[in-house]
Amino acid sequence: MAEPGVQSVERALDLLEIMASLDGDTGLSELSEQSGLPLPTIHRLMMTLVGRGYARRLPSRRYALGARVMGLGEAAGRQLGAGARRHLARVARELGETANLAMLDGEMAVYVAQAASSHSVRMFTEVGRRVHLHSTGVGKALLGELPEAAVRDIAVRAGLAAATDRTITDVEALLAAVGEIRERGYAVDDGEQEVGVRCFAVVVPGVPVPTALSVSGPAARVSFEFGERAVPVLHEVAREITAELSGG
Amino acid sequence: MAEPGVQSVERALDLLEIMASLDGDTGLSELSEQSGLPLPTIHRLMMTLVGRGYARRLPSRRYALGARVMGLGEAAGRQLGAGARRHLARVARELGETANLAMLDGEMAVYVAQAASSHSVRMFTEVGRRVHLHSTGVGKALLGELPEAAVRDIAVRAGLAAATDRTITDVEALLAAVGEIRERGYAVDDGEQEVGVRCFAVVVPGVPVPTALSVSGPAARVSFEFGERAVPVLHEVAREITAELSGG
DNA sequence: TCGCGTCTTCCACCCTGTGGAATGCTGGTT
DNA sequence: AACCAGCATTCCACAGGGTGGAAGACGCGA
Repeated sequence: MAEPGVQSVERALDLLEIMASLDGDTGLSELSEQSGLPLPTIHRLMMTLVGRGYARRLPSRRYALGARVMGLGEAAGRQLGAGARRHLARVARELGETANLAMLDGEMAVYVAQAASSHSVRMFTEVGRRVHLHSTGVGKALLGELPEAAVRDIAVRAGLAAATDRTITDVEALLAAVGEIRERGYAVDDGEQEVGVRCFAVVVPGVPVPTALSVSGPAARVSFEFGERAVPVLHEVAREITAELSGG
Repeated sequence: MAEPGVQSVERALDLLEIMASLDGDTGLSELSEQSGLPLPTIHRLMMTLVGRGYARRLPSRRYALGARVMGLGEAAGRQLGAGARRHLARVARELGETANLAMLDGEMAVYVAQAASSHSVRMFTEVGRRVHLHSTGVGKALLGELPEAAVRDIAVRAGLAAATDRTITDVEALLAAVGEIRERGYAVDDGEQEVGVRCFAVVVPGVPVPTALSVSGPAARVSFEFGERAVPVLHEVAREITAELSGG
């Protein structure tokens, strides 16, 4: 490891992430406790973030993430999605169901692009949304990219909350499932995140940040026979996306 | 003024903003030129950002915003919605109808917060739901914030699907309506998204991401006389929300 | 009014970030 | 293949910027 890393920048990012994870307003001393930094240091860093619009100072003298973070987030989404969009559109067109691209973000997955199916009655996911790794197709595919120890670690840190009654909630079962996914080359989410929604997902190989591609839709249409047709398409498009993200 | 500001943090934020504004991949020396910083310094800062997932390093050795920025952005969106809630509650209380806050998200609008009316028989929208811009009050208000070319572009890309038989489905008609909205300072959705539902919407001024505030309800209660009472309230609360999102 | 917890300011130390110069790449050209 | 730009990366000595303990101000509840 031995990352060099500019100390004060890392600390500022820590603070932003703490604010994001607490997901509400945060007191100065609460930040201190979470980050292990002394109060004056945090105060100074927060002044900087507030001055730039990355944090807001509420009338209660507590802090929350600022509007500018959203602007950045949106720009990031455009950049990540821009190159991938036409590939997703191809998946959606060829298979007739919604295509998603997600990236590993800490211990969750974040959707970076989506192409809606032709008969999209409703959006199942939204770009920018973060979902758990153990209960989604893209999440499980991403876990297949990580060493077993990392999977265990994430399971402990993030927990294995049951989104539906089919969600995997046991660490050993999760590891077994992930092993199978790795061998087989694709992941299935069979109503584990949302009742009645099935999803097939594959990894986008050879990109610096673990990334996964999926198709999902109502189980009635997204059958296992559908999966047999979908998986090769996903693999092919995943390779194309690899080329796209690498080319610039 | 004379903000102190932690130098290296400010510089790192500069780099993120430059990457966002160039909206594509960026070379190291391009960053140098834009920021006025020497190359080694940028290199070090970028290593830190990449290490943390806030920037990606493409194989071409160029840089783009990373996935983690999106995650933060989404958290910020939730928090901003939370801050706005009490203002929405005030609108709902004073006007007795459901209040919504929506933000521009690509070529659609996404609801980030809602306060239900007292006699809410039913939820008309859900937080997180994405709706078309041409057929909703908030959507048309948001379009008023964009240059005409962008409106045209969205109309082409997203299409002008008819949600009801009152929906605007013609580009020129949409542009005319948007122009009127811009002049008048508020938008009306008169059963264009859902039959029997009327909605008045205004823009929340001076926030980084285009944002709109609305009240909506059954046309029987949400009459045009109601609108005359509602619009000033919306404008006032919109200004309060601006303050809330900006500084507190 | 008082007291306590939280936030803010101060300042001297010194660690951390800085950036000029030198070296190592890469991919385009003859 | 060999060469040569034009970038990117590493190095390192200097010192300016960041740090955090301590002290002071503030706000809130009693």
